[in-house]
Amino acid sequence: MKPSIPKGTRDFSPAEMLRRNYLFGIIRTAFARFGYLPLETPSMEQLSTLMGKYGEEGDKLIFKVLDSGEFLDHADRDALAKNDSRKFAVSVAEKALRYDLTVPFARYVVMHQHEIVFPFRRYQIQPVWRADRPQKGRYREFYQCDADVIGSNSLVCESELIQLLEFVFSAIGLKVVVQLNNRKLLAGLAEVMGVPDHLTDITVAMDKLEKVGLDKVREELTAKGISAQAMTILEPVLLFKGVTNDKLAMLDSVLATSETGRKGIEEIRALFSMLSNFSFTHLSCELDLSLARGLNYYTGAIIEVKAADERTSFSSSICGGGRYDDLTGIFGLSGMSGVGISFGADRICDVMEEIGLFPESHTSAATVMAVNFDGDPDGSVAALLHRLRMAGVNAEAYPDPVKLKKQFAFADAKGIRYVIVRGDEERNSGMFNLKNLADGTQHTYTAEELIGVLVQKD
RNA sequence: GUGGAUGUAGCUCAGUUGGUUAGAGCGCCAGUUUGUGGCACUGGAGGUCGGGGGUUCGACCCCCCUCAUUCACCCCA
Repeated sequence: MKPSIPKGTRDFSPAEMLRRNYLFGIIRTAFARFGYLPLETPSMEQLSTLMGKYGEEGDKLIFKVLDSGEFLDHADRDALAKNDSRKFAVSVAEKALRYDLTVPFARYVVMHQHEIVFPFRRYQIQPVWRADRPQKGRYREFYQCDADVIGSNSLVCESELIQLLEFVFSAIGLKVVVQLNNRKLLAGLAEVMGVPDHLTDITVAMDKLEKVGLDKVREELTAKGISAQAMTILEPVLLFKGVTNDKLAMLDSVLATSETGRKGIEEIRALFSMLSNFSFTHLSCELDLSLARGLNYYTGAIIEVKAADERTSFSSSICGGGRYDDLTGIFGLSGMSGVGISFGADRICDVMEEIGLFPESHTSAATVMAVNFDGDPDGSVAALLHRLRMAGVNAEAYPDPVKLKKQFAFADAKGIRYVIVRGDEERNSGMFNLKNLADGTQHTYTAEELIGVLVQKD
């Protein structure tokens, strides 16, 4: 048979893993620097934990795990007969692969509420799975790197998340645009339009404005039952051009009669005011009123990050996040507001790969390789390698006594920087030959000298 | 779920209106060099042309089906 892997999944070669680990290391360091603690949850959750948290589309994209054993015994044959695949699936799958890290985190917080010290900051770096159709920058298995703080309403949390973004993206060397918005603004807008129930319809339509244009958006909203009168309130907001302060001033008057809307304005103003205290080198923050985000648990701040480098062809978001006031409520713990950000590691890797942001030094494994000249009859080469490793130098031995040409080519192909050769000549003089593959120079050293040289270089 | 594109050597791709034995670059193996990689030169291995069916004297090429990959929409990291 021809081997293959499931659509949208990938193998990562050693060269790719070295680069990925470089990125994960930066993100992990950043999380720790801001006081977040590590957490892991199972790959599988109860299907009921996940269903209904991500909107209608989200439910369809959850990978269900078929029950073990005689699942036909409890299968919903009625649903099967009626071609109700959703209902049937639920009857034979009680588990599912996690769709994101935020909902499992909320579940964890509720289950462990009595042992957690609040406000609780946790970070989590694990794969998630979505049954989407793969395309550029979209995979069915991908890593999210989440940092969330739960148990505080303070906008300090939002502010620190933005600082965290600067920490990571300046370390990587990638300039980004941080788009900010607030669900309360959108909710207030729906309120003054007199259609508070159509919040989702409005936000989805707003999100499309750039892509499809005003006419299509108008068409779509009309189809959803939004009156022409309501549209006259929405359109000036949609089409407004100006800097953040101008937008806020405009909203002051539009949302004057909505308490929620005024609260949203206040929060955004406060956040931008806090951010003005920092000088960011790789971030530019802007208020984007069309930013809605599909996940329906967000209630306050909404954050989205896009690469702002002309060399990249990626226009989709590489980070996303926001505040959720009551995600734990459905699991029985209310009044627990949280806010978090998620780094899309795979997309960030794709961008870094595209514009060459991975440093060269992260492309090889061992620093030094010992050539197998004649089987190392006195064991002196093996002994030297052992001492090198104990001294902290990454070292490997070529296992077979094949031609030197082949062994050198091997070391070169692997990106190993130094090669040790010990044949009769060296053994007779009690020395080791060390060759630098980068510049072609070589010297003979005693074991002590050689260890000293490599420890310094490493 | 909807629409488009592409499947030829390990990889990236040529392949004339349908015509003899399907090519190139890179990579791989061997040699030039029996104690030294990169560079150069010489030689070599490697292909059910995604799979199945059809049209034809003859199909990599045309038609149908199928599978796979990929891009866009929807949505999202």
